Amino acid sequence: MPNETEYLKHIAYDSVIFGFSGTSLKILIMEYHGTGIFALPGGFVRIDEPIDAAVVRGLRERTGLDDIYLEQCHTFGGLERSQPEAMRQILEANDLDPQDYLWMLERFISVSYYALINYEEVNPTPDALSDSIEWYDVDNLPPLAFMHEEIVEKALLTLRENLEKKLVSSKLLPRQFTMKELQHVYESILGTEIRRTTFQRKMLSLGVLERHEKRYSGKAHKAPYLYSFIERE
Amino acid sequence: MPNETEYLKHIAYDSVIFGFSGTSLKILIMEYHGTGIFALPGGFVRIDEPIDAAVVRGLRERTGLDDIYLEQCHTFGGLERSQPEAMRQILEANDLDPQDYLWMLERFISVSYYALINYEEVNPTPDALSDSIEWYDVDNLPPLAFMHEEIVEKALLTLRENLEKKLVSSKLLPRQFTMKELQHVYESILGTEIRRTTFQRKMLSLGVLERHEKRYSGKAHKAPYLYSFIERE
DNA sequence: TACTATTGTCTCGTGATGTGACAATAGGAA
DNA sequence: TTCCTATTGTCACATCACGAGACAATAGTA
Repeated sequence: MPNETEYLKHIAYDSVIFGFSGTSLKILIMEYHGTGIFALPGGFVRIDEPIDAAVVRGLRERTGLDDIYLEQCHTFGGLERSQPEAMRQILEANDLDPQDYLWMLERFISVSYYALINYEEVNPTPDALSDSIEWYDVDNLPPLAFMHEEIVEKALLTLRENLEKKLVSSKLLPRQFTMKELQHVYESILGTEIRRTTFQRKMLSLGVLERHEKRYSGKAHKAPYLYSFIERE
Repeated sequence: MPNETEYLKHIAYDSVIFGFSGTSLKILIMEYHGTGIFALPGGFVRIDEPIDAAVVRGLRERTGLDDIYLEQCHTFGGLERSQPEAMRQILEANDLDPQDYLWMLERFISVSYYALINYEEVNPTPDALSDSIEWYDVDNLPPLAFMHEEIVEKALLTLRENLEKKLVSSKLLPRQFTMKELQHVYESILGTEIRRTTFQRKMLSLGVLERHEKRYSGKAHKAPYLYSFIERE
């Protein structure tokens, strides 16, 4: 368990881990042991560790992935987000004496990040304090502690802004995908419907897609081509 | 002087305060008493103070303005930005014993903000530790301590992204202004030249400008109209 | 009264985007 | 086999935003 002398007091990070499956955008939510408390996966920063490195460390522990696409979102520095009761509850449910972890009950500043991962490659693993870590549709989340809804909201906004600018979609899809799958990524992030023909024309004109063989789904209609993003260094 | 028990350890903020005058974008830079060290105005966060409030407090002290347009930029959480020697130098130049302010020599995480103010309304005032606080052209800054160049760079990028989205220009100009002045704001933020006719057409088509009487400059040419942004609540 | 620098506006061409049409398929049904 | 349906790839056309240049109107000067 985190120790007082090992971590920076008053500073935490929270990560909004996005994945995409079917037609919907999902994020990973943890549930703490026997408390019914849901929250974003987060953690503390070691005394001599860059914040970014702390986040990468946390992501590796929870997803098994190295080399995750990560972007900082916002830093929440208000007072209203310290919830000592919830924290106490979590500690007690784990048979830890809150008296030994007083620093965890104090005010925290939260630096939030979002991460983009390929849904298929991940096997979420809970940490010491949590029962489970599971995918939830972004528009069907359980109630979150520590005002984490606000963080999710901000992450979604930032993701939307970066959608075209940073080719976000390439990080959320498997290497090869159909145009329709790509369109679903855009639609689920933007929360709007997109006209098929316009979308296809625009994507192709960007010059970042490579076309491969067709994918036969077994359905009674024309088979779509598979595409991949052109690698460039 | 800041006291150890009063402020959160390891957490600071830095503000990039933008102003616009003539044809160039400027920011406020402080120089510490007799050290030749230049840096962005920044400060610490009180134990029970939201970070945003700490920044507003600092801005009020330095500019005399309440109600400043403020936006968070990025949080710098790396290790490379602690410069205990510079900090020691600043303390000693102020006849303070570094032994009494050891917490100020430790690692800091910096939450950066940018502020937009009307250049004409401000009378910059130095704080306890600084000799001067003065306007510098963004593309002609003195060398800055604490890797503050990086913060300025990031603030400029963010400002550019928000230029059209958040009508940034309205915060940098006096209530009434000419189309050419507005164009200079855009050009100095984007760092590029803009075609006059295209710019004028676009601004007018946005429907956010109100036209007033002409301004006679005394120069031998047609007088431009004055405009203001339409207030809306 | 002529001249100059600047401003407000228009036109034209180009490229991106909205919108609908249409032919080409993959498999199922008759 | 032949027809049928859902989906896909592509095109044509209208519309709109924007780059680029042209031009008349104007404030003060010579």
